Amino acid sequence: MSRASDRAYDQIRNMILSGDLAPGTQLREEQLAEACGVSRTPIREALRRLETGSFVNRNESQRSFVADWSLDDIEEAFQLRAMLEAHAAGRAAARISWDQLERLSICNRTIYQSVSAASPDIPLFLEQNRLFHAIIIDAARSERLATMLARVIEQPVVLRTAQQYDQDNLLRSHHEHDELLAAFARHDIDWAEAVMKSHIRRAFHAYADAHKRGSAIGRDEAAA
Amino acid sequence: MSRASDRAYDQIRNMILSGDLAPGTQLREEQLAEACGVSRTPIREALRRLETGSFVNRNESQRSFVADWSLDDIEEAFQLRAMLEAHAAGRAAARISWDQLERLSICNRTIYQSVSAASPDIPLFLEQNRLFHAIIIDAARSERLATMLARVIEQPVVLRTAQQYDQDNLLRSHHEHDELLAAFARHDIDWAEAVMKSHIRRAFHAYADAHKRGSAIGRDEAAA
DNA sequence: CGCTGTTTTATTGTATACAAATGCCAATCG
DNA sequence: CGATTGGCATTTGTATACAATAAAACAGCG
Repeated sequence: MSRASDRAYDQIRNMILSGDLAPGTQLREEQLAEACGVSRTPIREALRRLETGSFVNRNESQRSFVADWSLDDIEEAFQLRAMLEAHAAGRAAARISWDQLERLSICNRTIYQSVSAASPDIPLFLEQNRLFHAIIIDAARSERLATMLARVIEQPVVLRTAQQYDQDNLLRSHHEHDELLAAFARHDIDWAEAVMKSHIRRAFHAYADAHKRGSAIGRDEAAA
Repeated sequence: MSRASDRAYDQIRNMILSGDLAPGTQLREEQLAEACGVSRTPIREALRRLETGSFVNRNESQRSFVADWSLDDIEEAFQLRAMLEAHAAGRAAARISWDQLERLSICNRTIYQSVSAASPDIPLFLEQNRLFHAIIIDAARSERLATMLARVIEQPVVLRTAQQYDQDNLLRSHHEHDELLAAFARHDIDWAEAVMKSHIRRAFHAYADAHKRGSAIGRDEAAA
């Protein structure tokens, strides 16, 4: 994973996520090549990948731009994610192993530790939360579903989401995960699906609320 | 759309669909370049696109192979498609315009003509069926959903599906489309979702049955 | 024999030069 | 004054040479 195109992908993605490249900005291959210290060839590849991940859009004449996300777009993405990830949770409930259950449990205990302190450890929460969902997707045993979900989850807005959570929301996440664990332990497909759907849905509203607060004071959350 | 990489994409895709390139075959860039009469550069781009469309897989060391689809994979793809397309149908039911309804109606009348004759016009059916679903996805007004569905629908197996239908199944398609029209006309979201889900599900079984028949006589459907 | 480390070969990755296309701006005409 | 077109500048697309890496072949050793 030290190929130039991979590094270019990460760099450009980070520039987009950090706001260095604002939504709507045109991305010129040569300019990016210079910025990343590589030739245009790997840049082109990175751009195509960023495109399939919805970080970048291309117009009809092949020019690339940093994707711009309306609140509607964001809700749509969350809706898709809720649907797909609920489906994954259902499959996982039917297939999950004892070992995977154990790992989920440990993971969620760590999550509790990361968010119950006076000053929550957000990076740790993000990492463990990611791991928690990754274990479920793995347990769902569906290659195709996994790649689709990867695309929805990697999307710019979703990535930043947890940054928006207040402590109340972080604790709720922990609790919902616990409920998921219970559903998995009983191999209750419907229950797992329902909990996951509501879990993602709440995450959306947490995001939307924070987004509105951010807009109200006239700055985007990316600037925080 | 006469760029070399687009032509290469189509050519390779056709070779895969026609069976010229059997599942599991390794795809070497240089060899494909020669076959398509272009350089490796556009071939590489075509390969990446084929990869996101699940026509091609890449192993850990970046070698490309024609994707191989087990019956489980196929069911999985249909399941995803059923979920996503039912969602699209629901959105369409809430948003569809009178004009779009009219177009769907005309489209389905053409479908009836194509399949009710003694010898069904399969190419016409395929084209109009595609159009029918495209109008619905358009009416759902969700860019992201559209691109996801495009990937699921374009997949090798799904593409060949209708070839498997016997006349009974083709007529059922027409009838189910009619029911969808009724649901749309009443803007009944749940009804539209349910009909669409069952429509896709039946298509899967039509495919699976034909597949089993095909296997029973020892040849894959691609050879037909 | 089978293993392991090394050399050879095949294949993919990157840089660069050039070709094609697109957009932009200004000059021209109605 | 506005629309249109011609040509220049910018940007993307393709070919090709070379570099890096992974697979395959092989030799030497236990």
